[in-house]
Amino acid sequence: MANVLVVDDDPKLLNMLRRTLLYEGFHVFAATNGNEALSEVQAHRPDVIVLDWMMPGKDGIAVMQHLRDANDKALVLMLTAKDAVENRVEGLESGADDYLVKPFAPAELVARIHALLRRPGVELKDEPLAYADLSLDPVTRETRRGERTFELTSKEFDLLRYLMRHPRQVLRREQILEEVWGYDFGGDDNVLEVYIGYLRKKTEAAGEPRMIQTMRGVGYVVREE
Amino acid sequence: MANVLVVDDDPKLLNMLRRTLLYEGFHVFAATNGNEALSEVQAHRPDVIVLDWMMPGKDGIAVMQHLRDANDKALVLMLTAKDAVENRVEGLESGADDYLVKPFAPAELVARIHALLRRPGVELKDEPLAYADLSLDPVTRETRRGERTFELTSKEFDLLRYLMRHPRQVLRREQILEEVWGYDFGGDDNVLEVYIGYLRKKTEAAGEPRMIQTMRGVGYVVREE
DNA sequence: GAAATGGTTGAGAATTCGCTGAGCGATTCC
DNA sequence: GGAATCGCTCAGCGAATTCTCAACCATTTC
Repeated sequence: MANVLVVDDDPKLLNMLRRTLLYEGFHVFAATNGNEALSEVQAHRPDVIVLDWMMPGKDGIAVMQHLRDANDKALVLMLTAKDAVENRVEGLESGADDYLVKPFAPAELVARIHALLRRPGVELKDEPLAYADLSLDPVTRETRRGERTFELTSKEFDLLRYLMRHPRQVLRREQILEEVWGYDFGGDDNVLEVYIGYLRKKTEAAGEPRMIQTMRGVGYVVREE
Repeated sequence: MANVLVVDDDPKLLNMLRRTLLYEGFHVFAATNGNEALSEVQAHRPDVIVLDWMMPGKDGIAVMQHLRDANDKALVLMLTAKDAVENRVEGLESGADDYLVKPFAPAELVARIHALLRRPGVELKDEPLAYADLSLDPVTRETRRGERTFELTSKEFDLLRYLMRHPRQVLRREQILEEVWGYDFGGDDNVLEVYIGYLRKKTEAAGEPRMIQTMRGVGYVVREE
């Protein structure tokens, strides 16, 4: 299911939207301001961004322009308090894909998101991933190191896919746990380490150099050394 | 494999596209202008039409409108030289299913075509399906493994047909249930497993190697191992 | 250089997942 | 009407997977 990022400075509304979308089966992330939004985009690569127009600091337009400059393909659904035509025009010109005027019914939002995802050309992100001689195809679930293919279990696959979606980017432990395991509690749990171990064993089975590097005290990265 | 018609007035580009798509295993037809395109459509009933926007005489839009008037269900992928927003909008409104801006990488075109074909509701014409020594003819309902033919019940047939329409592609359990049984609830139901069992029994009755592989925690694939 | 912190590893327990055989009701065929 | 076929449910087994735990390294801090 699609990843959706919701951005609004009103925590109440934000929480309501989050729950609605979660209930609909989306993978939901949230942010309360523009900068937070951009870092969430970095971290989770959402397919759809529900973006409030008016926010203190970096507003919706600014966030969107930033995204378009970075050539991010996420679909943007703008939320605006007033129905002013000039806003609408300005918004669409700056690259929003759809519009919703507050107040709106949650069901309306859900319908609009589904409509966006149904648009031609919209593909949930499952393109083959590759970095150096490591590659992974989400469609066939084939994983290979150079010429050698290897098998992964489902958790291992999810983890490697997440890592490879962000090559050369250091991912924090909590970030990975949140994304792959869906939780985040600070418990003394070492599942992640164990699974990194599994992946290394399989990706280096023929004596290849290490691709999953440890960033002590922080997390892990996929990177050639 | 799908029939693809490529239409472009530049013979060089046309030839390049033809080869790329042939190499990908598509059945390819070509036309250099609008009228030729329409007669190719008549002759070969393509599943996908790659259509240049700008052509002397009958241009892409005209061809497409003609098709839509004739209620042709072919998927149309428009090629356009400029990224102009108004073009994009006009094109989508007149019924194109996807867009590609020139210049593009051949791999991009291939990916887009695959994406179109993967859309829900898109069904290739009833061509015989084959993968390795497994084959299935939707018209005669004949199924065979090498020289040996075998019988399937109607549900079994539907399931195998669906699997074989997406060879090497891992299909998730829910996807299969949705497509073949028409439902999707998360109930603890094991019809699918049972039917996979039936299919395996029949496709491997003479001791042939397994063709329907289990992807634990995900679903199934038709693939040689 | 000892202690503390953080990461790696192996063993195995707990859990989940998929496969199979038995069987039940509905429909079709004889 | 009885037999065969079909689509399906269910329970139990076995195996793959996920996770926990504890011992063991490695690096940093004091």
